[in-house]
Amino acid sequence: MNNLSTALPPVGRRPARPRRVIHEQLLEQLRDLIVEGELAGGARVPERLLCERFAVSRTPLREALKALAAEGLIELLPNRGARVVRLTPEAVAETLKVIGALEALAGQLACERLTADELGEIRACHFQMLAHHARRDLMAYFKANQAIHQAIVAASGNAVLKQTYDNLSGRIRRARYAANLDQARWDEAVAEHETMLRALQARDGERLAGIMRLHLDNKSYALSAQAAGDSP
Amino acid sequence: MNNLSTALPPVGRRPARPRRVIHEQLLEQLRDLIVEGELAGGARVPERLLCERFAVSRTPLREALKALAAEGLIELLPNRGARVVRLTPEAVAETLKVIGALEALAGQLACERLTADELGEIRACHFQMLAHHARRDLMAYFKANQAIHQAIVAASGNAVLKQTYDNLSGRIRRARYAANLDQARWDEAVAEHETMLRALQARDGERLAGIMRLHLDNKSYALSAQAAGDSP
DNA sequence: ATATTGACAATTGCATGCAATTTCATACCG
DNA sequence: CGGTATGAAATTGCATGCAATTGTCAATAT
Repeated sequence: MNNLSTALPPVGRRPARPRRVIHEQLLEQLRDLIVEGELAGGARVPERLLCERFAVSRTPLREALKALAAEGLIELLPNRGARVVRLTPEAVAETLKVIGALEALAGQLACERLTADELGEIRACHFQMLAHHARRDLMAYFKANQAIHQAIVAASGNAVLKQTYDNLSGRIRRARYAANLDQARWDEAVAEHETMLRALQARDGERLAGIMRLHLDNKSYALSAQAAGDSP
Repeated sequence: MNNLSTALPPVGRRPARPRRVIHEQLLEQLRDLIVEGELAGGARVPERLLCERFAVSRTPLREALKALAAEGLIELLPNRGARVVRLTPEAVAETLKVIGALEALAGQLACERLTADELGEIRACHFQMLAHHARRDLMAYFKANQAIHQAIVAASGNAVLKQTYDNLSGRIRRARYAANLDQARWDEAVAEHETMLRALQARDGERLAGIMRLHLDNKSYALSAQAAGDSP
């Protein structure tokens, strides 16, 4: 049907990431579809339709689906297709608990290994986040916020920790995507970030770990309170 | 070539888990191959060979491979096949750090939610483990030990935690598989388990969390010390 | 009117075939 | 003799086709 994929590369050679492997591209695109909510929780994942949409055959699509299932984003029902895992408030709370433990560990490790450059980058993100908070730019705030947490995890120097964190973080990102913060909680979160940065600068791992756990617990509480008001 | 798969089911109906989906069976079998060391770390994963061995075509095998890659057991090199992820001492140490944090959280949660039945089961496993330790039956000890840790994680009541724990645990199981404990470390580990059980019975979550972190840190240290003597 | 059965349509699971890339060996050149 | 080009064989990636299962709906029976 289509072998025009070979029509793309001859333009310019990119030795770094050719990314010509279709099932990997599909993996990312499908992830986006789920995170952005186009494939909502509980929705079926129709192979045929997605094949037509992305103009690929079922083989690479099915391979991407298996990977998504292993990541926990979808579930495979034998002979009955795939469904996007429904993000219940309980599942989100459970995930945030685990993420809290991971971030606590990350904070502790980061305090031991943090370089000046890494700290500087985190400080930069922090103040950028403060700016977005001052302007009430929620989306930009989210991005800066996420960047800080990811930077701390990365600064832990533990690749397994980072991978696990990214996976769990990705699972609930779609919930956070649609989450509108309460103004009071927003201010509180920013205050918590202030104490986080202080603990990090003081290299106080124990304290930072405690703060991050608390920070995540509070986020979980705020989310569940919001969920209670959503669809009763 | 082969459509004898349809010759198996008509005997008896098992409504629970027919498990007739080949790519899932393959997933388990390939996991076993890796854990048991037949596919050692760094080894290539030849599609054709495995297809012949399991008498299936490449399609379901490749699907299983994608899932294994998402689980972190193998890595996919575009156009160059798959390799079993090499378990360096550093990677094991990193994984144990994360597992330690997860078990600490599990212990804390378990202390809050533990039922009498669950505690009883853990106690039973504990004493069984003591028996195996007394008889110096390393393999049986490992199994009882693993059962205790899994039971504590399960008692946390956090499905995400359990899934994450199982994944990471599975990645390094093959390392533990070949690990021969030092006698002194073995005795020490058993002593740590005594304190774990006491903390669990006292519902002292903070204390249990600390013990489990320490327990894993010690295991990590023992493993790295052994690895240093392995292949210089 | 509801429940059961039957057939048909749609979807899933797997095997196979072909194009493209990599790999290995051999020959060639410096 | 070391390094590089060149070809074929092997391997990977993807598309397609077919068997099998599931879902749907209408006809019949209760």
